[in-house]
Amino acid sequence: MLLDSIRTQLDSLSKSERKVALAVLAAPSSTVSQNITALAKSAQVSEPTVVRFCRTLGYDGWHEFKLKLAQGLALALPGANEQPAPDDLASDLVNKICSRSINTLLDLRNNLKPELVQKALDILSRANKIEFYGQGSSGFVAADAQHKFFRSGVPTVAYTDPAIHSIAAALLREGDAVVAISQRGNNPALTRSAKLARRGGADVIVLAPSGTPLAEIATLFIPIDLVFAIDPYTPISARLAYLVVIDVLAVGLALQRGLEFRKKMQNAQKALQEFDMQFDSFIG
Amino acid sequence: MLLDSIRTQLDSLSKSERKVALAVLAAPSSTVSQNITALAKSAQVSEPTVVRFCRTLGYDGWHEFKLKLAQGLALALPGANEQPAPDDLASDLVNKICSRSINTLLDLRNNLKPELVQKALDILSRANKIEFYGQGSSGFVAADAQHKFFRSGVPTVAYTDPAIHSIAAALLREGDAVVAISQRGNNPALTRSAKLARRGGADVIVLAPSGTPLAEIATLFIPIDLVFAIDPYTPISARLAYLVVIDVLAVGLALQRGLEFRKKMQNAQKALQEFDMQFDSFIG
DNA sequence: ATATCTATGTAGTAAATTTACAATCGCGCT
DNA sequence: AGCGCGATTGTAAATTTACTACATAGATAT
Repeated sequence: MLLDSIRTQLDSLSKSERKVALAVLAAPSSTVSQNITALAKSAQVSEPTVVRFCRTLGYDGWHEFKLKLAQGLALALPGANEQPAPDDLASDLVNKICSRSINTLLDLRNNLKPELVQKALDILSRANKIEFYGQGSSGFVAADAQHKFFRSGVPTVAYTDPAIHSIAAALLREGDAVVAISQRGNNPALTRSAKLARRGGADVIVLAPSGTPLAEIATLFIPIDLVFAIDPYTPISARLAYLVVIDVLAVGLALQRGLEFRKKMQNAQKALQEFDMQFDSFIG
Repeated sequence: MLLDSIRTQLDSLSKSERKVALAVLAAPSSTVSQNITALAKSAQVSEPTVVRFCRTLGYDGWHEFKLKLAQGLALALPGANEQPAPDDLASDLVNKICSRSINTLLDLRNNLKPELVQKALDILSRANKIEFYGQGSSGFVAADAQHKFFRSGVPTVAYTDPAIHSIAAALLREGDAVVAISQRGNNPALTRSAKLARRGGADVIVLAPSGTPLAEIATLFIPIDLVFAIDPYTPISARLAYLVVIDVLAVGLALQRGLEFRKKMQNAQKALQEFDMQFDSFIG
């Protein structure tokens, strides 16, 4: 992207133009919000020099350069470039948390193996019954999964209570499938339920970090390895990765099951809207 | 993204401003390369009207609007907005859904206004009582919020049932705060509850798309403008944005409330781990 | 050492955006 | 229907911003 191109061209620039380049590289995001005067000042050069700099890089002038920089920045991977104003808590927060979440998903995109997804879809599309198990934070993921699958026309169940899902697991048989979700992968109750499910002949798809007890038990293990938050203030962006994986499975299953389900689902959405309308006149 | 936010706000714009909106929607990419005069001409309005249009949308002026539009377009380009086709392999699924989610968050990072976050934090840190309301998909977000805030040492309540939250809202008084979450922004029951809460003197922070009924009622409105899924098969990546915003608020509040809370939270995490251990020996 | 070519800054110019103000339109009220 | 008021839009001036032309300083080579 643009910043890289500046870096490569650094040597071929004149002294003053290099000053401009360095100023831009030092604070790309504030560059886009500044005008040419401010940049000239922070680079300690004159304004025409900034214009010449833009031309040297191949742009028409400051305007075009700034626009392209803004676009590049919108796509840019975080961390490398920006340095948020340290005294501004809110903007710092927004930046850091968004960036971290984005990184998590970039990481997921690079590491999530499609063939595992395909296998999971195969299992799920064959299954008579699908159950999601998860506790704590992963309980929300399980509940979310149930909701998404339901909306995709696939009725499922989600259990978030250890006592309950161990009972449910004991009742499973061949042809059933469990999706066990754990962000730590070492939840003993969940592990136990997964074992029970397998004993009954059910398939167990595990979403968890590698090398964890749960991973061992799985029929199909989908590793989700992300830096786990050490600092308690770190947002739980890992959960986003799980949600996205669930999304992938829900959409994939819906696509695989074909058109009939698509229709079912549209009807469901329609029903919801109609309900809203009625509710409107009822309450409003 | 920005174009969608324009679309949703079309109704609330004045006649001339709507002309501008339509001109922008008709040719977004040429808009970014034009100046205000050209756009004014192609929309058949005067230049100040264009400026006013930008302001109405919440931007400082033409420059900022143009910049954000350029950024939005940059994000929209890289194929991430295509719908996953039925003949897609798993790898395409993974790619597309991840990419789309990433774009959603990139967009969020670009558009979430830190000053609004700061204001929200101010309100929340002053509040005696914090309640989250959300229905349907947003119900999960509300529940998630309650969970995160709880973990940050801030006890809150989440209501996901329309009948319940309207009762709860009626009981609120000055000094209390509600966070109303809606991905459509037009949920009548939620709107009603928000009104009730305000009537009682409580602050209402709204997370919803711009130009929606809920936005009107808010004490503090935090716009979340993202492509809303028309096709039911589109993954609900918009929800990720809401979750991240909640994350920002939870972490921000925890930071703002200071060290004592930080300790509380560490203790909570510790307690959880210890519980896991006990549970381990108990069940395993 | 000087001429020349390049690099940079100064000052002025042109353009574009924004503000202030005036005219117009539409709506409600008597 | 007529009148007044607020909102909406346009006009024209003001201000900010980017760019150009020119001058000067610095470097390089003869």
